[in-house]
Amino acid sequence: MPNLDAAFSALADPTRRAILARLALGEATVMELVEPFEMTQPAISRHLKVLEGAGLIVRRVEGTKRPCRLAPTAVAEIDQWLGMLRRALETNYDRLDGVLAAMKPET
Amino acid sequence: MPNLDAAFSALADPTRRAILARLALGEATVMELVEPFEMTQPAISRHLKVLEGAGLIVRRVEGTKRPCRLAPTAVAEIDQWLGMLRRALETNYDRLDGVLAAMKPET
DNA sequence: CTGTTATATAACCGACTTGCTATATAACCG
DNA sequence: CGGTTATATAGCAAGTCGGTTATATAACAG
Repeated sequence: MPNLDAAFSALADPTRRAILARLALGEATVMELVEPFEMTQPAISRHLKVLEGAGLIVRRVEGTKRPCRLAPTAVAEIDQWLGMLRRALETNYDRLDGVLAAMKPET
Repeated sequence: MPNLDAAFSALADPTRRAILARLALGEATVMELVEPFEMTQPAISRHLKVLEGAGLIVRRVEGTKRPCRLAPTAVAEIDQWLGMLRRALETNYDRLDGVLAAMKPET
């Protein structure tokens, strides 16, 4: 049971999604991530902490810098959970006609 | 540009994910959804409002009842966005050896 | 019409979020 | 050593969230 709360709630913020989109292009340091956003460095640092806590990014130490890159674990967890919804939607769609037909006469 | 904020933040709550999991088994009324959770009916009603606003469920009117079922739209939007991360993770994984090799000699 | 059932809404409260500024830490440059 | 650069942390204010209780609405049962 992984931390879906943390993962989904990390993704709920547009700034954090933008950071991830930026990291999808490749590793970046904190200051590189601060630059494109109109936001202070502490704010970005905290967003990164949230993303790291959710398992969406990892950081290494490189002198003074802390380059970040995407981590695969959280995305896999989310995919797995969403799979449940996807399957349900597919089968419900298949059954939809039958379900509706069975319902109307009963009301 | 759909409402990814609403969708992800709706999924960030464990009660709401549990509701969706229940709806994956099939349509349910509000009271049917209240029952398994140790929570008052107004609380569930608000969760449903959030899920509906995020496009994760739809409701019909059936007399006094408002049966809910899963909606496909938000899941599709999320999938699409996550696809970007998935692709990035795949390609980054492919490049990982090269990236690391190129990095070490430079530090 | 009356009472009950299903659901929604309002008002409130404590906890958390997200931005800010100011400051700490720690590595690097000369 | 001292100054600059990269990042983290602390403390604060405004806003949001997620629960509660109390109440409204609206259909249904008799």
